[in-house]
Amino acid sequence: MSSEASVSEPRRRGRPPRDQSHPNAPRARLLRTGVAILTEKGFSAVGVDEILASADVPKGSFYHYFGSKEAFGLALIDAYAAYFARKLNRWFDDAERAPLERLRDFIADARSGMARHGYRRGCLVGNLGQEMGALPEPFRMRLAAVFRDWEMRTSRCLRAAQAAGDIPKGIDCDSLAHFFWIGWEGAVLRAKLERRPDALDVFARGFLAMIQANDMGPRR
Amino acid sequence: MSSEASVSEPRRRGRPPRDQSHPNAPRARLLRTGVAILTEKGFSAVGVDEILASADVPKGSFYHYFGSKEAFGLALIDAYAAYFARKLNRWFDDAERAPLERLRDFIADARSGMARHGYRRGCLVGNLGQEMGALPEPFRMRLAAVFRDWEMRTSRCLRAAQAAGDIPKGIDCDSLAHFFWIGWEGAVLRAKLERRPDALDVFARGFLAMIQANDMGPRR
DNA sequence: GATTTTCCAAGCCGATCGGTCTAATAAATC
DNA sequence: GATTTATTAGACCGATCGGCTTGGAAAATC
Repeated sequence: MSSEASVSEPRRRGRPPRDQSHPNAPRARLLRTGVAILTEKGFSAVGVDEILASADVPKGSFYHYFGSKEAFGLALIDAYAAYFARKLNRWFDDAERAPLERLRDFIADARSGMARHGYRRGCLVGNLGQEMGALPEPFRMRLAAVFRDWEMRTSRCLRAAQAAGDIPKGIDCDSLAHFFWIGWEGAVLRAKLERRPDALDVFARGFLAMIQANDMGPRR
Repeated sequence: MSSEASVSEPRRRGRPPRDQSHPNAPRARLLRTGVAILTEKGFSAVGVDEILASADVPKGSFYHYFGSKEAFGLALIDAYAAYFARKLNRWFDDAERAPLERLRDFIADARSGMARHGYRRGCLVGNLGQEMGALPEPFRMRLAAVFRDWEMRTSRCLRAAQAAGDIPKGIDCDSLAHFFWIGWEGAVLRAKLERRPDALDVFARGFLAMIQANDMGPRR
């Protein structure tokens, strides 16, 4: 019925939309500084004005690009999920490394990322998840979906390790990936609280020892 | 120099302080409802007025008992830590049960506690820890100290299990208790996000399998 | 140059924030 | 009853909250 948006419109009339992929465009800048601030302080504790001041963007622009603070938060989740998916791909798809080494590489990268910010920034998804009781309901499904996505990618990596013989056959890699992300988020939370990497190291070491336990037990 | 407070003052002049141990006293009621609300929504997202309305206490009383919202938050942490320490004692000191069973009992109790509130309430300490970036600095040390206390109590229980032969000798129970609380808080966070107990179950099962792995591995 | 649309800029709104203040009331001693 | 202290009660304050509004500048088409 209504005129469908064709793949390539013949032309638009007025001023064309700014290329928002440019990293210095206001929208992209808002998302970047938004992630930086919210990974540190969460959603409820941060006012729109603080983000505006930090990104040096006037209020009019904010409500031009995002309909509300809630809409902005949802866009932040998407941006963070996309950023993190690229990061996971980079490590988990590195054919040069043994599968289990890829997991170690990711862990080391995440650890140094937290160190770089003085252990003040955590994980956006974990942060917002903890705040869920005070957040608009649409956040819940998106956050849960992001975790599922990360676990899927991790499970693939673990299955590759299993195929390589680095993880005992009987283990269910989906459950193991689930276990990893449950605990890893706890470790990130704790590292942020203590401003120290200890929790990351303790969990990572325990997890890796766990999946190789059968190799470390008494040999037959 | 100054008149020291003797063990038993001869008498006070005016109206004596109300017995605040009475569970219906305003101060106790504020702490109770404060824990209930903050375990669900956190600190920053909750206004003093909301707590006042829910506890049915006027603002004057609040600022009579607590100097500020921050002071109230610190008192909440102490109250919650005391409540939780009693809970841990109840389970971990139950001489009727095998040490490892005591840990299982605690886990089951915590799980049913979350279920009772529809998985809407998490752990106050974990919640505030995640918010730390937006919280007054004094919160940090208290929260970290609470975790250390819980881990100490847990480690004692694990050592008892080790003495009973239910955990392999070589394992360091302090590290293991640390690992447990890092991951358990992650599981609580996740269960709250998903409003399901799955994360609690996955982590608990994984953890328990982990400490008994050597018994499950190939026998010599 | 007129028109159309995008984007920038900021003043302003009502609501809510944490916190203060004053007055009244209650419960004890003197 | 006078005094002293504890507690209740809520109006009120300036600041900040998320969000709306209006106006104009910029960039394209016609």
